[in-house]
Amino acid sequence: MSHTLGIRQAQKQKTRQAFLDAALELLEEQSLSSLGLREVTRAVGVAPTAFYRHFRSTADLGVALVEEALGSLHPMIGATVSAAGDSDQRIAGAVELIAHHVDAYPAHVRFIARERHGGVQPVREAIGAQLARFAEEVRAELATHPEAEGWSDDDLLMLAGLYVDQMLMTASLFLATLDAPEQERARVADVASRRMRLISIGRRHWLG
Amino acid sequence: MSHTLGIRQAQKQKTRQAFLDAALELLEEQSLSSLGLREVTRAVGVAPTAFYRHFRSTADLGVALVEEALGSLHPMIGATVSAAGDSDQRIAGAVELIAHHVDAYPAHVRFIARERHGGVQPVREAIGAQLARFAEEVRAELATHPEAEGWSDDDLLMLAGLYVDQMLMTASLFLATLDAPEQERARVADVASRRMRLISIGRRHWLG
DNA sequence: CCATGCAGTCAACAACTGTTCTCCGGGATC
DNA sequence: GATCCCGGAGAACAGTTGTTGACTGCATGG
Repeated sequence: MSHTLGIRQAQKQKTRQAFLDAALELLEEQSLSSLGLREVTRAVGVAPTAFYRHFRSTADLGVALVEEALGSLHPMIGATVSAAGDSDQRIAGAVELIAHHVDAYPAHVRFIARERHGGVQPVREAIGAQLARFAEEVRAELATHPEAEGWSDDDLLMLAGLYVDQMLMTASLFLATLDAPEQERARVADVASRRMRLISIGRRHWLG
Repeated sequence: MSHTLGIRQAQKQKTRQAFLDAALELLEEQSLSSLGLREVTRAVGVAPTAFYRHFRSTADLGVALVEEALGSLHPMIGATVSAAGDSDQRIAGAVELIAHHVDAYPAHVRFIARERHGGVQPVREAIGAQLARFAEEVRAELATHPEAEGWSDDDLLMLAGLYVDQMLMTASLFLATLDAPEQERARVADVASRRMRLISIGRRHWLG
């Protein structure tokens, strides 16, 4: 159904993507509220005024980045929750999935972790809304599992939120070990696994 | 023992504190990496060059703010962990303590939540180091409780870190409800309490 | 094939930034 | 009481910032 884009629109999306990529790279060592419009256009190799053809402001750019970054995070969360095997195997698989995602999209993870509590209100709200949607999806997924019998929807949502937050926390810790010895990464993976295990145990004994 | 400060040093500390206060207020709607030197001096009502008499750079100011903000958080964490009563009472008390602290020092909480993953490396590292110290203290406190029997030091530290992160998470959520209806705050307190309860249950069944 | 639309350019604007150097006044020290 | 020390003021520097308006070339739709 997707109509083949004309040369024109294709080029526009291309430079728009260039803006997003350049911004994510610049945001490696600063936060969105200090990201300058000219700074981005310079990195893209385009006139400052071209920015306005794609975004109203840097905050607008930020909201677009939220979709980009959380778009890549979304399938990861789904895969993490619906992993197979017994409890410990599932946890190990989930932690490995997170580590792999951080390797593949470090800038995405960094952006979300940084701007979730960052200084730009619209971006904060966009991230919060999307994460709430993720938690809702996780809740729905958990509800299909047999262990969820007897759980209220509210408690399931609480658990889902705990999982989502824990994933982000873990991802952020992995991020800090990107250029650190392998031993450090193993340590992070170990602690994250034990945290997840404790939550799993709490989940198992929640009722009664 | 403390020698009475001379007029000179007293005045210096006074304006230094004015810098910290002004910075915290400005950081309400932006992040440290976008905080300008002149911006701060303007808020204090002092010449731009006076800044250098107290700090080398804005990153240096940030590190000083870490001590200020975490200094106020420290006793709160201690009180939270060593609260009295049965499990549910302790949890309710802890959540209330957190809510009260957010009311009393919103700017401190905001600063820590924002800059913990923020764009200024030295500040990030300072926060991480202090939080690690907090977790260590919590571990030591937990070790004195009878429920900790049979726990390895490593597992206790894992639990302590989980508590610390959960406190910050909860505090950050309370922060977002500062100018929201009371109902919203109650909702946050409820979810936070249930999270803590799940963790407590996991803790109780961790062994065996 | 021609007219319209639109991504991107260019020049210019006032306002702002961090940093240096020089200077001043008054508390501190002997 | 003379001297030194030092927190702060002032002026000036070269760069940077966001935003404007009028322009150009080219893909598009009639």
